[in-house]
Amino acid sequence: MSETRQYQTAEQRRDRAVAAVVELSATENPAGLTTARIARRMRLSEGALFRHFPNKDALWEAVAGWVAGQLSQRVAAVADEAPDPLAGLEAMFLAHIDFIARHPGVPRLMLGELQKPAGSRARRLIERAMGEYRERVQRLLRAGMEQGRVRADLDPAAAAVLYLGAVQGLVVQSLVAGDMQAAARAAPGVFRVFRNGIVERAA
Amino acid sequence: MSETRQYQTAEQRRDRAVAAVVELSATENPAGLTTARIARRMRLSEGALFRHFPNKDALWEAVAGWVAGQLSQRVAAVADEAPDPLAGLEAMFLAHIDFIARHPGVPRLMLGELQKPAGSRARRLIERAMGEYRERVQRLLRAGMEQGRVRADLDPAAAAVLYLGAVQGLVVQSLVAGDMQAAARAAPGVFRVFRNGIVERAA
DNA sequence: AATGGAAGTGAGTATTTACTTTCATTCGGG
DNA sequence: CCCGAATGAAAGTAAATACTCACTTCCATT
Repeated sequence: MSETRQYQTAEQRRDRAVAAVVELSATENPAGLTTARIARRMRLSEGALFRHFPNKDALWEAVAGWVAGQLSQRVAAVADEAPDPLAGLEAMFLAHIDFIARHPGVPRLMLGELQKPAGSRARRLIERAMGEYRERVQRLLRAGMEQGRVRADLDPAAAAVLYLGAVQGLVVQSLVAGDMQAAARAAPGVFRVFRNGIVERAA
Repeated sequence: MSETRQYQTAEQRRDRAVAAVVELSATENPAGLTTARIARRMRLSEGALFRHFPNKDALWEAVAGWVAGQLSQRVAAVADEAPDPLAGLEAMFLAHIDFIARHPGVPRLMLGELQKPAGSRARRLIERAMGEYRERVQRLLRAGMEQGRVRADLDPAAAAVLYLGAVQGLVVQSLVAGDMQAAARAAPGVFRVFRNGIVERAA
């Protein structure tokens, strides 16, 4: 009879819990988030939260999975439709920064995960996502070299580290400034300097 | 009579406490360090630790001060004796990575501080150190532009972000790999790509 | 040798926090 | 419409942790 259910399904609740964590992380230290705080944000009791996640680690794992999934999905989408490797790198870069600017809690969450002991499932998800990301950057760099648009003497591994560093540099600087929008504004300029470091100088 | 005192002075204890935190942070999440754990590492009772620091925050402040001091000191030393701006940038870069490779807990501590609320004294120390660091990089970049060795169309602010990002990229990649020595090995190659992005191409 | 202050100990304590338990309410299929 | 399962609230628990306190040990100075 009722148009809208009063109870939400378990999956909806899990999604909302992840969203709550991401939102709270925008203004608070994720490491300090308590289950009570997260539940309150969802307008749910603490006990009900534990009905949808067996324990707190499982919640963190869900959060890490969401972050990793969103990032690779968005990044893959723009990279695939770019006309050439350099344009692909730039599109990925801007998409990444745009995603973070929209969800300022994400970098804090990722940096927080990397502090945890190496074996944790949440951490492994983040590690894998970063690895795939770096692979993708290196593939584009090599493709650019084959097309003669990227310097032939480039070390793709080193350049990929610098590329990820460009993202992280923007993020950390904005974290310090407390303004993630600043990252989005500064991103094109930073990418331009990076690009200068890898392009084949016009003959 | 006694060659060595049995009790240490307050200052010695404070220094050793900071060292203990830095050492422990190399293998454990700094956010999870307890006062009991830190005291045990120093072979001291928890009560005695609190005789030298009024509270835990004061200990973190001392740690942040040590990190900030070490970094600016080492970096300033090598930058000042470099023959030209580009050499100075490279020397700073390598000195920074070398310091971190020697104290693998340092990046975790710094990233952890940046998660804390904006007002904390420890965090302000880190913020100031990073600000001075970026200023120094920008000064060198501008000096290089005046000498014609750095591209005239460079945006020094964007390049400084990329420079810091290069450091952070190396650090985060090594944090993921769990091997800070890797950062030291990869550093020269990464700096080379950065350098390509800023040098004036030979006429 | 006596003394007083600095350094140290070890056993608390109040609070926080992840997780549990108990019971009430709501949902959907037969 | 009824019953079992799913969802929820509220109160509780055991463990962890920052910090305190009463008391002891060391040692430089007089």
